[in-house]
Amino acid sequence: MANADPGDRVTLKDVARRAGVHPGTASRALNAETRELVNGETAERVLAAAEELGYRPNPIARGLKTSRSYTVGVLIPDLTNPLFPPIVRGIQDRLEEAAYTPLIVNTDNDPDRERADIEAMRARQVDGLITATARRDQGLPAGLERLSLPVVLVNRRLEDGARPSVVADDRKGIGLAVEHLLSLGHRRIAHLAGPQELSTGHLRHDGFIEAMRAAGIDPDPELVLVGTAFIESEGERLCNELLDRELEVTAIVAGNDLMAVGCYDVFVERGIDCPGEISVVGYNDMPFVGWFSPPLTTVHLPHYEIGARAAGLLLDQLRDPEIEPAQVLLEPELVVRGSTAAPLARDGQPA
Amino acid sequence: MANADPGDRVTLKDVARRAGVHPGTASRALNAETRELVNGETAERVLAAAEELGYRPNPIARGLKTSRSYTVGVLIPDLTNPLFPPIVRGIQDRLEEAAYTPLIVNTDNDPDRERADIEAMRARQVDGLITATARRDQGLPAGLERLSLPVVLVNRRLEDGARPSVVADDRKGIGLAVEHLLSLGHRRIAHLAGPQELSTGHLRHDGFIEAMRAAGIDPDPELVLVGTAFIESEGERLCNELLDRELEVTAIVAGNDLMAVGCYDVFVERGIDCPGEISVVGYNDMPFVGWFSPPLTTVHLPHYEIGARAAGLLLDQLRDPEIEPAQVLLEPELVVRGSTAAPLARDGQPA
DNA sequence: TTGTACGCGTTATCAC
DNA sequence: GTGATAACGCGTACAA
Repeated sequence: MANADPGDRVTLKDVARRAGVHPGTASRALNAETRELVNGETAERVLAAAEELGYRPNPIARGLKTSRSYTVGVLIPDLTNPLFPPIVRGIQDRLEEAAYTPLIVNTDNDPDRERADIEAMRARQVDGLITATARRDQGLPAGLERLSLPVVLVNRRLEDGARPSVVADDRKGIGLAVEHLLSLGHRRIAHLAGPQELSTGHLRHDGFIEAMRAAGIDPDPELVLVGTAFIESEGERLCNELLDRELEVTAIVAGNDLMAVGCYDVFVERGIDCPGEISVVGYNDMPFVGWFSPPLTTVHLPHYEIGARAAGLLLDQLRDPEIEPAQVLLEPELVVRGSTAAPLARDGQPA
Repeated sequence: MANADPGDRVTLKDVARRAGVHPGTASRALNAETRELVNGETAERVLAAAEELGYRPNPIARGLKTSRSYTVGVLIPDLTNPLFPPIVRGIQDRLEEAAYTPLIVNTDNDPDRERADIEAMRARQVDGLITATARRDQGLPAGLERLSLPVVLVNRRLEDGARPSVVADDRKGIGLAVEHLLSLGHRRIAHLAGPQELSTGHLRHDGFIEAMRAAGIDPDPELVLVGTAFIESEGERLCNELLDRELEVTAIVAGNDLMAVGCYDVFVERGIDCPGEISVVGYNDMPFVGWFSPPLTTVHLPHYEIGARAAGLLLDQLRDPEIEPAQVLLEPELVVRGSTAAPLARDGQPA
């Protein structure tokens, strides 16, 4: 009832004293797994005392003893990238159910910083790691390979499947985009790819080539441009480069929504009508792209679920370290809005 | 050079042994404040040993001893609200500089959850709290009033200024919006206000009334509608209600960008041209509102800086608990885009 | 069934 | 200037 003054932390010792038992006994009574070891009546008395005093175990002290912190490191490139908040929220919510606390850091895709962050998390005794960083160059973030720490990968997977991972099916997602454009009648379709060092950039690039081939179209290499980052300015640069080649493209599959926005920039500059003269498909379905002018047709990914599943996999692994590393593949979904339409024929009439 | 196997944590004891000193001495040498107490040469030897072994102090153990966790609780309503990522990023970056770690939780504006979160953070021994939750009903989030824990308020302040706070000047921000519309020639200006229990909703409402009066216009009560949440659907509902009254409004000041988007919805439904027939100003300058149709005129807030300053104030307080609680007021900025224009005269011609 | 004693890694307070 | 020792809060062998 009457809670203790929140100012003074109440410790196990206090509870024990109030219950008239030894701190060791109190510890056993308070811990669910060891509660059977103690007399039911005594246990009740301890629990009551804890309740009355508003006792909360000190995770720091506990962690020191058990070398578990009930803490999970979350590495993301940048929280202000609209991609990540829903993922992180999924992680947070799922972890919270299990009484774990996420420690979130931004790596800005800087390998040194990533390394330092991992060091710091290890120092903080995290029980596991969720990493949404996605460089392809090395197998795992530096310093993680030899580590026995449970790790879940988000947005990428290892070739040997040695670690659990959650990814959206990018190959399929891009396939959806390509098929949509094909069904509208487009044939000269360009791809503005993201950086190939990132697994997402790479996969989408491959997926594009594959989808085109599957439709019996040999993709024109001139129509595939590769950018250095998944950002608006790269989309703009690539789009300009593409249009300068005057290759009669009628549609663009952008590496992500941001790059699609870069295309919008170019269209405005050059007075090109979208989707009248050219169609664009984005990727990710960032918040509010439905409000763009024109509303962006894009591929939706279940970001929240990606995060939640990743957290789930980590919890599984924490529960049973010997568990087989699951590889989760989530389904993308095409969202048709206003940036795609049938191509015009040469004379300016619908083909 | 040759780092230790990351699998085995290297402790202070290891460093001491390698340097041929006692752990206590090693501790003193490693800690900047106590380093003077130890022979320069010895200190160097310890530092070198630490470097060679890749020693990282264990914050858990340190925290147990110092009863500080180097951890800060961050309470926000919802990370997926585009308002918060930049704020959180500012907090993270500033805290990281000082080797503090933020613990971020989403309260969803639920008082019970908020209470539980604060409890959990206290259990985790956070050294301080940054709260971006903004209900006006009580002075501080429940359970915080009597707490001696350092707290910094974001997006709101206490009437007595008893706690440090960082807020943007909402009164001024709304003033900017109103003045902009007035200067375009609008007189019949409506305000779609956010919930008045939130300090931001309240302040903007007051700011609107004030700015209108300052221009010599007594605001028509019929033109001021109050919503129950800062969300799109409320903007839509209020806008419909407003237009149903047929009051010849020519401009709307929305409580935030989301509510402005709700207005866009209504305009599309009713076939109303914005900004031709009606102008709208948002608030916050969320990412990508410049890409909306029409690009949204809105009031920009320095979100990142808000977060960074809040973290800075907390660090100040941590350093010196007796410090005067600073009240930081940050400047908003009007961003004129395409959703505002001069009003039409009754005959459909520019007035 | 319960109490005792020790240790987790670190820092603070003593002596020396 | 440095070493020894205790203590932070908790969990857990071990003894009783």
